[in-house]
Amino acid sequence: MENAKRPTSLSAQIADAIRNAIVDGRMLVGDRLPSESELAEQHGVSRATVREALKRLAAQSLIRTERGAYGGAFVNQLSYEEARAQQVTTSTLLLGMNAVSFQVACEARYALERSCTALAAERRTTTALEKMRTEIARQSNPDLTDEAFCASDVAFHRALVDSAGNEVLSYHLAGSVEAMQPLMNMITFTARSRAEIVRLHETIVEGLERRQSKTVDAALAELETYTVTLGKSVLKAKSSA
Amino acid sequence: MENAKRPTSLSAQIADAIRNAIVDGRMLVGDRLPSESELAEQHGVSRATVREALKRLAAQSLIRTERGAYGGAFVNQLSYEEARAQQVTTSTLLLGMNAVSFQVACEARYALERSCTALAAERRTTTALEKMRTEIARQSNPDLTDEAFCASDVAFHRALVDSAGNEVLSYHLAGSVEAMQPLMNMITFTARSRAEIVRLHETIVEGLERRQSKTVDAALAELETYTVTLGKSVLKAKSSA
DNA sequence: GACCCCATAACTGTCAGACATTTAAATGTC
DNA sequence: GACATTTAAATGTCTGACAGTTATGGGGTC
Repeated sequence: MENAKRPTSLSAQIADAIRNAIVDGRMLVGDRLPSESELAEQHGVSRATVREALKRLAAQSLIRTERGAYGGAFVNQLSYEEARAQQVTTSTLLLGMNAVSFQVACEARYALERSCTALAAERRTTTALEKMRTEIARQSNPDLTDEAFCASDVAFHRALVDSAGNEVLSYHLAGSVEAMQPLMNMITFTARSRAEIVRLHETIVEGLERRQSKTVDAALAELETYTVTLGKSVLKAKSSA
Repeated sequence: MENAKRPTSLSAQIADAIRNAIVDGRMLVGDRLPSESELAEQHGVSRATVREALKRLAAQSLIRTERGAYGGAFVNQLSYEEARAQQVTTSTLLLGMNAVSFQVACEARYALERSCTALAAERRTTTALEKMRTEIARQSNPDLTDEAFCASDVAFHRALVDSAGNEVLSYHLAGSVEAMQPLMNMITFTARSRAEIVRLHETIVEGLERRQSKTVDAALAELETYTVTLGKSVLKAKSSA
């Protein structure tokens, strides 16, 4: 009565049916789905249609398929890595396709990232600090391309959010930070701007080491302001060209 | 040279090829892909294989298909709604499948949500305040089921994050808040606990109205503590039963 | 009895060809 | 010019087939 309005394709309906079975626990991680032929018979459709449905679910990492005897489709254990990768894809597309202003995207990204400062200052490990210092060293190399600089920047911030010691938080934050990378890649980093960014990164690491969350928070705020300024100047240079 | 290790299925390869074309801008929003027959010929595979590839992309909302003459597959404009729905699905599964402790999930959720307090206090509209007060009124109805109470709770928090006036931030936060709903649904809300939650919601609205971000932030922190306590007691009751 | 080899069965992955259905545009009719 | 009809290009679905993969079990050998 509620979804009879427009007839979605059979493969979509079957995909939904299986998805629901997984989401509300009627099928558990590792469970094997019936074979394609059996599913076809159960739903009264051809094997080709069932396969299209299964491919939809595989695209969302809900199932994984194995070949051979006793193979088939299994409910997949969604790992943090897979989940993050998917979130990054979605968020990146969203930012790329919706004419989101650089400033709005930056505002969101840093507002989110600052949510980890208190926990990070409390729980940071020396390993995490080491990782961040390694990235800072890399960023100080003047031979680095802009892309490589951005990649190292992402790695630095990922280490920062990871140091909050909460996997779920890491998953969300890493996703939102990484999704910004294509936008950041559009910026040309001069020697001067790189130095400024490195300086703020150093402030962040020192703040963490001394467990001063306010220092870290302020540095991130400054980084936001600076990044937005950089973005604006790049935009201006582009429009004049 | 890097991905030739294990031969993924043809349909997955074709899906990747098309995905790449979309992601790095060789195809723009609204562009029409070649017909299934043409794609089959171009890639030297059967139409069935192409269709499986297209279903994978459709499952990620990257393309949309239209039937009839001049129909076909089109690069889809990913809307905030679609993106959020996908993020919720992914996050929900992640939380459901990985034995994440309620406490860790809560910590992440509230840490993230608190990132909107400063902006929300600054930009909140009277419309948003109205919306929140409507939900509070609903939550005060003792006849509400636990599920309905949770749903209203989500609506309240969504209005809160929306009041920050940043679409990208709303997308990320609404996603992380909504993904918690299945976990929250497991809690039985007594009349006493509902009253406490409503009280904190009222504090939040008042804080926003007076543009006191610290009040809002403190209320959210208190809400986190209280929710974790509730969750623990439910868990204890379950294990003793 | 222990060990290796191979056939078998049960799957998924792919293909080819067919038909049904949908839909916009071209065509015909008044 | 407005309306009805045809047509063509798509997607959606079905059927039947074959190839590739792999755990299992049976048969032969020592």
